Amino acid sequence: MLRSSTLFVRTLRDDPADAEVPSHRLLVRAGYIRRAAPGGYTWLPLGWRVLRKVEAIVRDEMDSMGAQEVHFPAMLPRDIYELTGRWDEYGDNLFRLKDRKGADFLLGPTHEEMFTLLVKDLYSSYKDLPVSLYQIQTKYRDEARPRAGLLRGREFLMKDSYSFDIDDAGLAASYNAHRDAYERIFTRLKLPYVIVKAMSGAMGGSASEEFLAPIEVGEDTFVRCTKCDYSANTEAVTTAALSPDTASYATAAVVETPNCPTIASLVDFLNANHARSDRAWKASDTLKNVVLQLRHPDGSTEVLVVGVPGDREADIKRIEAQVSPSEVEPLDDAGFAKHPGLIRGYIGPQVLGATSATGVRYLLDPSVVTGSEWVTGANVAGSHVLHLVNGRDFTADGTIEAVEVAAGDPCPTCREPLEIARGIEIGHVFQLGRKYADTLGLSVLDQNGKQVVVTMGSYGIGVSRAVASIAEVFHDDLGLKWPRAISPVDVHIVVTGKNGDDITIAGEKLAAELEAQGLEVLIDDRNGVSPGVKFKDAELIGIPTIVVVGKSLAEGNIELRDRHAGTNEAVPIADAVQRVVALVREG
RNA sequence: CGGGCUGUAGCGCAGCUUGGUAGCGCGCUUGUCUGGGGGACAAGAGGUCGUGGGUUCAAAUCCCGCCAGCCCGACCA
Repeated sequence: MLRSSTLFVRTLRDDPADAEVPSHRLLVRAGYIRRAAPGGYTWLPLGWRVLRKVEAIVRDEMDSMGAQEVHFPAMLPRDIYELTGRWDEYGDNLFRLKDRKGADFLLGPTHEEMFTLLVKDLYSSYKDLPVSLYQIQTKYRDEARPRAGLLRGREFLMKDSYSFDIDDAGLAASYNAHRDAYERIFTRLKLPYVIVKAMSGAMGGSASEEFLAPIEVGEDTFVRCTKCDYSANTEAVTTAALSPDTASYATAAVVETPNCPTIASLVDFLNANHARSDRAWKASDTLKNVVLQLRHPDGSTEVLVVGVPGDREADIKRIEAQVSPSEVEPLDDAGFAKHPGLIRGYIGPQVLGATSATGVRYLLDPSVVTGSEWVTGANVAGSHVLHLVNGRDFTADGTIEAVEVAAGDPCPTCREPLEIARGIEIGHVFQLGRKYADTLGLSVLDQNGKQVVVTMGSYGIGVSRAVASIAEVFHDDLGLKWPRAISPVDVHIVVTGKNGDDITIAGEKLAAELEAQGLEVLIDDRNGVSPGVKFKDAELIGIPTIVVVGKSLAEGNIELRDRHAGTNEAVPIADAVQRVVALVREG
C-alpha cells in the first residue's frame, strides 16, 4: 500500500516554467518525473510505476507473439559500428566516449548490429529460423534539440525487436505478426493510433509503417483521407493517378514578360497584357521549374530540375526521400554559374532533359499530366512561353513526387480530399531486408546446403515516449487521468478525517480490504492536510478511481469518484469493496 | 546549426532601467487554531543571483565569452 504520508512525491502548485506541452507540465507537477539532465529525466515512484506497467504490457504482447527478450549493453565498442559504417554515418547524434586505454565506445542509439551479430554468432541453419528477438532498453541519441519533456529526450526507453527469416514470405509474416502485436499493445494502452505509410529511405528496405498517435503537439505531419482509411507520412504520400489531358491547345507562343521573375508578378502581368477570353490567368496555369542539386553518397553532385505547378511549393524532403541516399539542396549561385543555359526565373522545359541542350535531368511532378498546357519560362530573360503542352512541345526524363502535400489534395486511393494532421511517432515497423545481414555476413544453410542471406525486420516502440503520449491524450485542466491498465495504482483513497477518528479508521479498513482483494492502493493518510489539498492532489495525480472517506460516512456512505467521467457517487460503505473491485476488474 | 525569449531558494516570480543591506507568494520547520476544494496567525530554516572573465572603491544590476532552458526553423525517427 502506498501512503501519501510517506510516498516520495511532491506535487507542485504552479506549472514549471520550462514545460510547455501538457504531458511535460503535468508529469512534473504531479510528481512523476524530474528533469535531471538536458534531455534526461528521473523517474519518481509514481512515474516509475507507470513506466513499468507500460513496459509490462509491451513485454506481454511481445512474448505472446513469440518474440524472446534479450538484453544488450548500452555501451558498445566502436568497431562493431564501423562494420556498417554507422560510426561515421550517425554523425553528431551518436554519443561517443573513450575508455581508459583510449578505445572508442558509443552509447547505443539502436541495436541492429548487435542483434544481427548475435544471431550470426549462434545460428547457422534454416532450421533455426524464423526467430524474433527484442529488448527493452535505454537508448542514447544526442538530439540537436531535446524538447517537450519525455517526448524527445536524449536518453529514453525503447523496445526494439528484430526478426530473422529465410525468405521474403517469412519476413512478411514476421512483419505482420509485429504489426498485429503493436495494434494490441496500443489498444491495451488506450493510445489512439494511426498507421501511416512511411518512407524506408536510406535504410534500404521495402515496407515501412509508422504508428502515430494523432496529437497536436506531435512532431510528425501526416495526411489521412477524410473518407477512406488511407493515411501516410507526408513524405510518403503518392499522387492520385491522373488521366492525361486530351484537350487541344493553341500553338506555343513566346511573349515578352519584363520584370516577372516570380509567379505572382507573371500572373499579374499576363492578366494585364495577355488576358484570356475565358477566365483570368492563375498561378496554377504556370509551370515552375525548381533547380536543385543532388549530392550523391560518393561526394559527386548533379543538377536536377523539378517541374511543379506554379501554385505549389516543391517539398525538398519529399524529393530527397525518393532520391535517397543522395541529399538534395537548392542550387547555389556557384552552381548556376556553371550552367549558363539555366536563366534564373525564366527556365523552361525546352532546354531541359537528358537529351537537351543543357543535358540537365528534368523530372515532373505527376500533377503535370501529359497533354496539359502551361505558361513557363522561355529560357530568355524577360520572356515566357504560353500554351506549352507536355508531350507535344516538351518531354521530361520522368516523374517525381515533388509538391508539398496540402490539405484538400485528392486521396490516392479514393480521390476524396486529404486532411493534414500532426502526430507523435509511438511505433515503427520496418522490413529491413538484407542490408545488415549482407554487410555483417549473416547467412544460414538452406535445405540444399547453400548459404542464404537472412532477411530482417526491425520494429520499435518508444516506451517512455508512450507514457508521455498517454498523458497527452488523458488529461484535463485539473491534472492527469490515467487509463486503468497503466495507472500507478488501482484506487486512490482520500481520507479527510483527523488522526484516529472514525473516518480515519474506516479509511484504513477500506484500504486494507481492497488490498486484500489484490488491488494496488494509494491512501492519502496525511494528517493535518486540509481536504481541499487532498482533492486537488488526487485530481492532479490522476488515478482513475478515487474513493473519498469523509463526512458522508455519517450517513454510512463513501464517495466513489470517476476521474475520467468526473462523476461522484455516494456508495454505502458496506458495498464499497465490491464496487471498487468490480470497477478495476472490468478495466 | 540559424532566429527569438529566458536563467535570482524545491516551484512560480520581483529586484536590473539609474551599481551600494537578497526580496515576495507557494512549499518546508515549530506552535496554536482550523477541518469538504490548494485555510489562518505567529516564529523560523533555506541563496556559489547559470558560469568564467572584465569595468568599478563596490556588480544580481554595466560589458564580453561560455553553459543551460523554452519556442520557431534545420536536423533526427
